[in-house]
Amino acid sequence: MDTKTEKSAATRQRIQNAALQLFLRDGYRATTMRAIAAESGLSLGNAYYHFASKEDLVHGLARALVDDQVRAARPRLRSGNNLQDNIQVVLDAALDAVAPFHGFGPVLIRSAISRDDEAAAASKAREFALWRQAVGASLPRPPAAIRDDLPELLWLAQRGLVIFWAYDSSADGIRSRRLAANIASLMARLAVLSRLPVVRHIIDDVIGVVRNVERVDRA
Amino acid sequence: MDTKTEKSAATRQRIQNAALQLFLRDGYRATTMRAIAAESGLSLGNAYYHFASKEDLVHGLARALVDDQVRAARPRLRSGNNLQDNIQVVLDAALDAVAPFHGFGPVLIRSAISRDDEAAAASKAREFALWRQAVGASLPRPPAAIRDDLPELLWLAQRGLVIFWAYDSSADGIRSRRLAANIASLMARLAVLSRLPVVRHIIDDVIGVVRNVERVDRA
DNA sequence: GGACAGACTTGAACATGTTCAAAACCAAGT
DNA sequence: ACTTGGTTTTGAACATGTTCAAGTCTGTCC
Repeated sequence: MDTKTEKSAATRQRIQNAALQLFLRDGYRATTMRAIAAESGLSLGNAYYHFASKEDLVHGLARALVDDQVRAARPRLRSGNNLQDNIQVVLDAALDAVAPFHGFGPVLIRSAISRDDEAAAASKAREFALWRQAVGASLPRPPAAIRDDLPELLWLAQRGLVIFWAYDSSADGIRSRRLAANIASLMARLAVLSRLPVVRHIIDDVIGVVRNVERVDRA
Repeated sequence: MDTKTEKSAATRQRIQNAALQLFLRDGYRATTMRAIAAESGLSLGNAYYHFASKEDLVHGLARALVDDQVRAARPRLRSGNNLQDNIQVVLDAALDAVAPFHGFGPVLIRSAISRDDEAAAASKAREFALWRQAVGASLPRPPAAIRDDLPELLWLAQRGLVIFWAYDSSADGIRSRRLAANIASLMARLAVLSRLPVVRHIIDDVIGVVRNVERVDRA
């Protein structure tokens, strides 16, 4: 069922391409496995030989989206932006990657959230690395005290943003864009102010929350 | 399909009871509509006469949960607690209400989030009222500047908590309890510190985010 | 070349959510 | 009692996700 073997993994691609095309045109629910099989010119059972389920097809897409995001965001992080700009870059890349799939947003979300296999862990690791780079490339550098926690925090914020996007029915997801800008501004301000004890305490609370949330994936 | 008619709405109850029992015993997916029909001693088609779909059965349960939460929390808000305690009371009531349903948490969540009919709006209104009362009954009173926004903020935090709970696999949801305590502490501290301009700016950002999120339900 | 083992593919069967036309039921009016 | 109009109930049919036993293809070993 995996790509461990030879070029019959081209079949996987054919199926996935057909699925993508139909998902985009008709949405997730309206697309039947039989339609996918027909579109790709293969048999129904064959699709199930290569993909465990209809949802599994979506997982594949979701994984590709993370790659898109990383590919789009990374080159724009080099120039020594400030933190807010860098956050904006990464969040925008996430929304760009996900934009064509608004038709079946909720399904995509469920796929991203509720999965706990190795593939999902790998995707998450790549996203974490991206956030670490975004923080590390920022000038002026965020305060040391918060620098290590920031990627975690931002990753969580991104997840919240994508959930929001999935249920955002505004034209072109304009509200999600605005939310992304808000988040970037908020996070940058929080980072700067984390030197103040009062703010620091709040941040500690938030970090505590984040660590709690993080632990979900391990349990 | 609604309760607008006479006692044949007892049938609705029979179906819903059977569904609840089976959902609790076997989980959402493993419970088939035929099993529900059999358990309630009625026919399959009858279930579909009273409920539009299998998910619709869950919506009914979700609505009842909100009632449970309100019923449990309200009496404990009278005594002039401080804000943190009141927040904790409401969040704990939410977790208590939802606790027996951990088996099909994600389904419950999807039901709560992605619905946009009148019934869902009514449930949300009742939750809002509860949060308004929690804020209003707190001594010392939260700063006026934030008092109006706090219920909105807390409602959002609760939604986040419940999402977390749905995917929290720790024993007895102990992590969700801890998260609730963290949230209560965080929110109370935020309220107190909202007088400081620096904190106030951060809060404004967050409120902006919340208003954005809110607008989902209207669009 | 032929037999073998394994991956790949297929079509039919199965399970379950959903729909529908018809039957049963029920209250009201005559 | 009979008709009538509406609601409720039923069982069969349908659509679609999923599984399976059996074919087919492909490369390897003798």
